[in-house]
Amino acid sequence: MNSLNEENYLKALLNLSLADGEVNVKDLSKHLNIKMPSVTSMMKKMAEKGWVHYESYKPLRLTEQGKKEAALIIRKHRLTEMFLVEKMGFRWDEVHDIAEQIEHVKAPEFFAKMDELLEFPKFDPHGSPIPDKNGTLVWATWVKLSECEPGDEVKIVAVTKSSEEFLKFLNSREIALGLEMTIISIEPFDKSMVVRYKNHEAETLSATVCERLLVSK
Amino acid sequence: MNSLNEENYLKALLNLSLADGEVNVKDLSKHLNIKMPSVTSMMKKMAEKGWVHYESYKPLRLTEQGKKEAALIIRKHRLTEMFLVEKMGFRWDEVHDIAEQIEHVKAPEFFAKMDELLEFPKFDPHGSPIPDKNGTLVWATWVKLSECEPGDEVKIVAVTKSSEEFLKFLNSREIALGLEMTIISIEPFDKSMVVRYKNHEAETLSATVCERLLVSK
DNA sequence: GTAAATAGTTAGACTAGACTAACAATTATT
DNA sequence: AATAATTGTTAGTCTAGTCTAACTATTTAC
Repeated sequence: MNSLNEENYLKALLNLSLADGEVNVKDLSKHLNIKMPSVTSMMKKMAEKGWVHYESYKPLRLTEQGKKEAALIIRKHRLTEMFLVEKMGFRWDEVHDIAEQIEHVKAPEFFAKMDELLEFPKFDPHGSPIPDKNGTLVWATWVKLSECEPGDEVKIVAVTKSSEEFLKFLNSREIALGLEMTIISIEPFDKSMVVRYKNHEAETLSATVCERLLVSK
Repeated sequence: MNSLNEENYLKALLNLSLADGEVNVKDLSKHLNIKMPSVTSMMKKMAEKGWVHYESYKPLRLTEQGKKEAALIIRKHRLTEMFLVEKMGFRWDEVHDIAEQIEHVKAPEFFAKMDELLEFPKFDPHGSPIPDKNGTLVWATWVKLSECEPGDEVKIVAVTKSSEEFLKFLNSREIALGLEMTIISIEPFDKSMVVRYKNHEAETLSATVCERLLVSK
């Protein structure tokens, strides 16, 4: 049985390794808001348990087992987010913190029921894929908005690193999943984009924003 | 902020004090499956925090503050049980353990939403009252089935000390909340009751069972 | 009203998981 | 290549909460 604590480490490890490839102690420490020595000692413990490969001074890597465990927690998190939005009427920017807590609930039948009531969703409210029951997680081959060209017509399919503030920003610009937009121009100086969609004739999106929006063409 | 641990102690204290009047260390120890010395030391800690009145060798009593805190946790538990049954399709005998975990979730908006979706229920699926937002808990003036007389026509309104096994037993006898039954006789020897309801012409209920069923006449 | 049984407490050890301070390895900079 | 900056580790401390063993108070039984 893994403790709440270990679960948080696992999840952070998977999230960070998805985003940046490898994970180092510093990042994990920052992400979890736990000092580095504590992280090191937890990594040793988790290495014993077979969740991570740990070697002094080397980057951290999850084992296959660890990846699976982590994905199953992320599955619970994302199913919960979807349930909160679809069945309870929360907005997409409200659900993260609640799901953060519910994801640690141990009752499999609870999540199975959510899954069923939601008719086995493949994505959460932010467009992130929900790992399957075996802990398999596949990202669709979407591209970042920042990688697109002027003239491209794209559809928003997912949001990465979705903090509450970021989602509220998107709300304020009426940007949501499924929205189609046309790229008008890219400012070479700061890589910000001017885009057109719905009744927004020329909205400017910073590079930071464009980095975090995934689209399909 | 109270820890998960403290929350469990609080809840146990309230539950035991409702059932038996006063709470002693032994009972609490048994109920929580924690050895007596650990309970003693936790009681001292909780006394410092102002949740319990603690004096060596005296029975334990919750303070008003403690009662309120405990009732608010029980509120979360019972709202959750109701939600699981009414909105997610679980049976009344399946929900206790799940609710036991969800009750520790910190997000007030989550429980507020449940409350709203359930249209502000007053009772949980076992007929126990749901404390209000201020932590006020009132038991209706129902009587135990065991206190009724032959000839009485009663309606089951609540189940106390509802373990999963007990609820499954009730299911197997088709006994549910709202059921009306007539008391045919009481066996003086073991206080078991013979009752009639629906298509059950003469069902025998042990004293243990009758103790745990609350009815209105 | 004394002895036995039960309930409660104290003392001290243990674990998980955090922290700080000090040191060591690695990487970056000139 | 030498030094500085960054990253990671070790050692040791702390807190919450558990436990066992030994002792004490209270209650029950004769």
